[in-house]
Amino acid sequence: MRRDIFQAIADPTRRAIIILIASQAMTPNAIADNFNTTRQSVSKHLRILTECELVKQEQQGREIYYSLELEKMKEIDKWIEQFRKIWETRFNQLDKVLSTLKKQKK
Amino acid sequence: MRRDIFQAIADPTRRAIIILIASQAMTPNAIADNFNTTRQSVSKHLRILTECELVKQEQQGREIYYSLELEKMKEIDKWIEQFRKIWETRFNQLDKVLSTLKKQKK
DNA sequence: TATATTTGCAACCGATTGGTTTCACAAATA
DNA sequence: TATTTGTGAAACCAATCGGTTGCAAATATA
Repeated sequence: MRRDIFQAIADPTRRAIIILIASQAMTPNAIADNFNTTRQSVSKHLRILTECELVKQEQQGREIYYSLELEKMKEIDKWIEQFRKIWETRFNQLDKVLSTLKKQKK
Repeated sequence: MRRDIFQAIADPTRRAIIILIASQAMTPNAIADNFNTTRQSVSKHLRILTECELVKQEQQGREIYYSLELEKMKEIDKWIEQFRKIWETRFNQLDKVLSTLKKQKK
Protein backbone atom coordinates (compact mmCIF):
# COMPACT_ATOMS: atom_id res chain seq x y z
CA MET A 1 0.00 0.00 0.00
CA ARG A 2 2.52 2.57 -1.15
CA ARG A 3 1.06 6.06 -1.23
CA ASP A 4 2.55 9.02 -2.99
CA ILE A 5 1.25 12.54 -3.48
CA PHE A 6 0.87 12.20 -7.25
CA GLN A 7 -1.41 9.23 -6.83
CA ALA A 8 -3.21 11.12 -4.06
CA ILE A 9 -4.05 14.12 -6.22
CA ALA A 10 -5.06 11.95 -9.18
CA ASP A 11 -8.59 11.62 -7.85
CA PRO A 12 -10.86 14.67 -8.45
CA THR A 13 -12.72 14.23 -5.16
CA ARG A 14 -9.44 14.22 -3.26
CA ARG A 15 -8.30 17.36 -5.07
CA ALA A 16 -11.57 19.03 -4.05
CA ILE A 17 -11.10 17.89 -0.44
CA ILE A 18 -7.60 19.36 -0.45
CA ILE A 19 -8.88 22.74 -1.63
CA LEU A 20 -11.76 22.59 0.86
CA ILE A 21 -9.55 22.08 3.91
CA ALA A 22 -6.73 24.31 2.68
CA SER A 23 -8.17 27.40 4.37
CA GLN A 24 -9.79 25.79 7.43
CA ALA A 25 -9.85 22.47 9.29
CA MET A 26 -13.00 20.41 8.84
CA THR A 27 -14.61 17.24 10.18
CA PRO A 28 -15.32 14.27 7.85
CA ASN A 29 -19.07 14.90 8.08
CA ALA A 30 -18.70 18.56 7.18
CA ILE A 31 -16.46 17.63 4.24
CA ALA A 32 -18.89 14.94 3.04
CA ASP A 33 -21.71 17.52 2.98
CA ASN A 34 -19.92 19.17 0.08
CA PHE A 35 -19.91 16.07 -2.08
CA ASN A 36 -22.39 13.76 -3.67
CA THR A 37 -21.02 10.73 -1.85
CA THR A 38 -21.15 8.96 1.51
CA ARG A 39 -19.26 9.93 4.64
CA GLN A 40 -17.47 6.59 4.55
CA SER A 41 -16.17 7.28 1.09
CA VAL A 42 -14.80 10.64 2.20
CA SER A 43 -13.27 8.90 5.20
CA LYS A 44 -11.41 6.57 2.85
CA HIS A 45 -10.08 9.53 0.86
CA LEU A 46 -8.96 11.21 4.09
CA ARG A 47 -7.15 8.03 5.06
CA ILE A 48 -5.24 8.01 1.79
CA LEU A 49 -4.40 11.71 2.16
CA THR A 50 -3.25 11.08 5.73
CA GLU A 51 -1.13 8.10 4.69
CA CYS A 52 0.90 10.25 2.32
CA GLU A 53 1.05 13.03 4.92
CA LEU A 54 -0.86 15.55 2.83
CA VAL A 55 -3.36 15.96 5.65
CA LYS A 56 -3.13 16.07 9.45
CA GLN A 57 -5.85 15.40 12.03
CA GLU A 58 -6.69 16.91 15.37
CA GLN A 59 -9.10 15.18 17.74
CA GLN A 60 -11.57 17.44 19.55
CA GLY A 61 -13.96 15.41 21.69
CA ARG A 62 -15.58 12.90 19.38
CA GLU A 63 -14.94 15.10 16.37
CA ILE A 64 -11.79 14.94 14.28
CA TYR A 65 -10.66 18.01 12.41
CA TYR A 66 -8.70 17.49 9.21
CA SER A 67 -6.45 20.15 7.76
CA LEU A 68 -3.99 20.45 4.90
CA GLU A 69 -0.28 19.86 5.40
CA LEU A 70 0.72 22.76 3.18
CA GLU A 71 4.44 21.96 3.20
CA LYS A 72 3.78 18.59 1.57
CA MET A 73 2.17 20.32 -1.40
CA LYS A 74 5.56 21.81 -2.16
CA GLU A 75 6.74 18.38 -3.29
CA ILE A 76 4.45 18.65 -6.32
CA ASP A 77 5.61 22.21 -6.89
CA LYS A 78 9.18 20.95 -6.78
CA TRP A 79 8.49 18.45 -9.56
CA ILE A 80 6.77 21.08 -11.69
CA GLU A 81 9.66 23.48 -11.17
CA GLN A 82 11.92 21.66 -13.64
CA PHE A 83 9.38 22.32 -16.39
CA ARG A 84 8.92 25.89 -15.30
CA LYS A 85 12.64 26.31 -15.89
CA ILE A 86 12.30 24.93 -19.41
CA TRP A 87 9.41 27.19 -20.39
CA GLU A 88 11.18 30.20 -18.94
CA THR A 89 14.22 29.38 -21.06
CA ARG A 90 12.07 29.06 -24.16
CA PHE A 91 10.40 32.36 -23.33
CA ASN A 92 13.79 34.03 -23.07
CA GLN A 93 14.83 32.55 -26.39
CA LEU A 94 11.64 33.91 -27.96
CA ASP A 95 12.37 37.25 -26.34
CA LYS A 96 15.84 37.25 -27.90
CA VAL A 97 14.40 36.49 -31.34
CA LEU A 98 11.87 39.30 -30.98
CA SER A 99 14.47 41.89 -29.96
CA THR A 100 16.70 40.81 -32.84
CA LEU A 101 13.83 41.35 -35.24
CA LYS A 102 13.22 44.76 -33.68
CA LYS A 103 16.85 45.75 -34.22
CA GLN A 104 16.72 44.62 -37.83
CA LYS A 105 13.70 46.89 -38.40
CA LYS A 106 15.57 49.96 -37.23
CA MET B 1 -12.16 6.66 -20.88
CA ARG B 2 -11.79 10.11 -19.38
CA ARG B 3 -8.19 11.21 -19.26
CA ASP B 4 -6.88 14.12 -17.28
CA ILE B 5 -3.37 15.32 -16.59
CA PHE B 6 -3.50 14.52 -12.87
CA GLN B 7 -4.34 10.92 -13.59
CA ALA B 8 -1.65 10.91 -16.28
CA ILE B 9 1.14 11.99 -13.93
CA ALA B 10 -0.01 9.62 -11.17
CA ASP B 11 2.03 6.78 -12.66
CA PRO B 12 5.79 6.91 -11.93
CA THR B 13 6.75 5.43 -15.31
CA ARG B 14 4.70 8.10 -17.09
CA ARG B 15 6.36 10.82 -15.01
CA ALA B 16 9.74 9.41 -16.02
CA ILE B 17 8.71 9.35 -19.69
CA ILE B 18 7.61 12.98 -19.44
CA ILE B 19 10.99 14.03 -18.08
CA LEU B 20 12.79 11.90 -20.67
CA ILE B 21 11.09 13.51 -23.66
CA ALA B 22 10.99 17.01 -22.16
CA SER B 23 14.32 17.98 -23.70
CA GLN B 24 14.21 15.94 -26.90
CA ALA B 25 11.74 13.95 -29.00
CA MET B 26 12.14 10.18 -28.83
CA THR B 27 10.76 7.03 -30.47
CA PRO B 28 8.84 4.43 -28.40
CA ASN B 29 11.71 1.95 -28.77
CA ALA B 30 14.27 4.49 -27.56
CA ILE B 31 12.04 5.37 -24.61
CA ALA B 32 11.45 1.73 -23.70
CA ASP B 33 15.22 1.14 -23.59
CA ASN B 34 15.28 3.35 -20.49
CA PHE B 35 12.80 1.23 -18.57
CA ASN B 36 12.55 -2.27 -17.25
CA THR B 37 9.40 -2.97 -19.22
CA THR B 38 8.20 -3.94 -22.70
CA ARG B 39 7.85 -1.62 -25.67
CA GLN B 40 4.09 -2.30 -25.75
CA SER B 41 3.75 -1.14 -22.18
CA VAL B 42 5.52 2.14 -23.01
CA SER B 43 3.31 2.43 -26.08
CA LYS B 44 0.25 2.24 -23.83
CA HIS B 45 1.63 4.98 -21.58
CA LEU B 46 2.32 7.15 -24.63
CA ARG B 47 -1.24 6.61 -25.78
CA ILE B 48 -2.58 7.83 -22.43
CA LEU B 49 -0.25 10.83 -22.49
CA THR B 50 -1.35 11.61 -26.04
CA GLU B 51 -5.04 11.29 -25.15
CA CYS B 52 -4.73 14.01 -22.53
CA GLU B 53 -2.60 16.10 -24.91
CA LEU B 54 0.51 16.04 -22.75
CA VAL B 55 2.49 14.57 -25.62
CA LYS B 56 2.55 15.11 -29.37
CA GLN B 57 3.85 12.79 -32.09
CA GLU B 58 5.65 13.36 -35.35
CA GLN B 59 5.92 10.60 -37.92
CA GLN B 60 9.26 10.25 -39.67
CA GLY B 61 9.31 7.32 -42.04
CA ARG B 62 8.34 4.27 -40.00
CA GLU B 63 9.52 5.92 -36.81
CA ILE B 64 7.31 8.09 -34.62
CA TYR B 65 8.93 10.76 -32.49
CA TYR B 66 7.16 11.69 -29.26
CA SER B 67 7.75 15.01 -27.53
CA LEU B 68 6.32 16.87 -24.56
CA GLU B 69 3.53 19.41 -24.97
CA LEU B 70 5.07 21.83 -22.50
CA GLU B 71 2.09 24.21 -22.44
CA LYS B 72 -0.15 21.46 -21.07
CA MET B 73 2.12 21.08 -18.05
CA LYS B 74 1.11 24.58 -17.05
CA GLU B 75 -2.33 23.25 -16.12
CA ILE B 76 -0.77 21.44 -13.18
CA ASP B 77 1.23 24.53 -12.32
CA LYS B 78 -2.00 26.52 -12.40
CA TRP B 79 -3.60 24.20 -9.83
CA ILE B 80 -0.56 24.38 -7.58
CA GLU B 81 -0.52 28.17 -7.82
CA GLN B 82 -3.44 28.58 -5.43
CA PHE B 83 -1.42 26.84 -2.72
CA ARG B 84 1.68 28.85 -3.55
CA LYS B 85 -0.44 31.92 -2.84
CA ILE B 86 -1.42 30.52 0.55
CA TRP B 87 2.12 29.71 1.61
CA GLU B 88 3.34 33.09 0.45
CA THR B 89 0.60 34.75 2.53
CA ARG B 90 1.64 32.71 5.57
CA PHE B 91 5.23 33.68 4.98
CA ASN B 92 4.25 37.35 4.87
CA GLN B 93 2.28 36.95 8.09
CA LEU B 94 5.31 35.38 9.73
CA ASP B 95 7.38 38.26 8.38
CA LYS B 96 4.94 40.74 9.93
CA VAL B 97 5.11 38.98 13.29
CA LEU B 98 8.91 39.01 13.19
CA SER B 99 9.13 42.72 12.37
CA THR B 100 6.62 43.50 15.14
CA LEU B 101 8.78 41.58 17.59
CA LYS B 102 11.80 43.54 16.38
CA LYS B 103 10.04 46.86 16.97
CA GLN B 104 9.05 45.82 20.47
CA LYS B 105 12.68 45.04 21.24
CA LYS B 106 13.75 48.59 20.39
C1' DT C 1 10.81 -9.73 -54.03
C1' DA C 2 11.83 -11.60 -49.47
C1' DT C 3 13.12 -10.29 -44.92
C1' DA C 4 13.82 -7.32 -40.96
C1' DT C 5 12.40 -3.34 -38.25
C1' DT C 6 9.14 -0.14 -36.05
C1' DT C 7 4.96 0.47 -34.48
C1' DG C 8 -0.20 0.31 -32.86
C1' DC C 9 -3.89 -2.49 -31.27
C1' DA C 10 -6.69 -6.19 -29.24
C1' DA C 11 -7.19 -9.84 -25.88
C1' DC C 12 -6.26 -11.35 -21.64
C1' DC C 13 -4.63 -11.32 -16.52
C1' DG C 14 -3.96 -10.27 -11.64
C1' DA C 15 -3.92 -6.20 -8.72
C1' DT C 16 -5.82 -1.96 -7.37
C1' DT C 17 -9.42 1.60 -7.21
C1' DG C 18 -13.44 4.13 -5.51
C1' DG C 19 -17.68 3.21 -3.83
C1' DT C 20 -21.34 0.94 -0.85
C1' DT C 21 -23.17 -1.54 3.19
C1' DT C 22 -22.56 -3.04 7.67
C1' DC C 23 -20.59 -3.05 12.04
C1' DA C 24 -18.15 -1.49 16.42
C1' DC C 25 -16.67 1.93 19.53
C1' DA C 26 -16.34 6.34 21.94
C1' DA C 27 -18.30 10.75 23.22
C1' DA C 28 -22.25 13.76 23.82
C1' DT C 29 -27.01 14.24 25.19
C1' DA C 30 -31.75 12.97 26.84
C1' DT D 1 -28.75 4.92 32.09
C1' DA D 2 -30.51 4.81 27.33
C1' DT D 3 -30.13 7.06 23.04
C1' DT D 4 -28.08 9.79 19.58
C1' DT D 5 -24.04 11.38 17.13
C1' DG D 6 -19.34 11.19 14.95
C1' DT D 7 -16.12 8.30 13.47
C1' DG D 8 -12.89 4.31 11.60
C1' DA D 9 -12.58 -0.23 9.72
C1' DA D 10 -13.86 -4.49 7.41
C1' DA D 11 -16.16 -7.02 3.72
C1' DC D 12 -17.66 -6.86 -0.65
C1' DC D 13 -18.32 -5.25 -5.68
C1' DA D 14 -17.89 -3.55 -10.45
C1' DA D 15 -14.63 -0.90 -12.99
C1' DT D 16 -10.16 0.36 -14.16
C1' DC D 17 -5.06 -0.15 -14.27
C1' DG D 18 -0.54 -1.59 -15.74
C1' DG D 19 1.50 -5.29 -17.72
C1' DT D 20 2.12 -9.26 -21.01
C1' DT D 21 1.57 -11.96 -25.32
C1' DG D 22 0.36 -12.20 -30.00
C1' DC D 23 -0.89 -10.17 -34.15
C1' DA D 24 -1.24 -6.99 -38.33
C1' DA D 25 0.35 -3.11 -41.04
C1' DA D 26 3.67 -0.10 -42.88
C1' DT D 27 8.36 1.14 -43.95
C1' DA D 28 13.23 0.06 -44.70
C1' DT D 29 16.76 -3.07 -46.30
C1' DA D 30 18.90 -7.40 -48.41
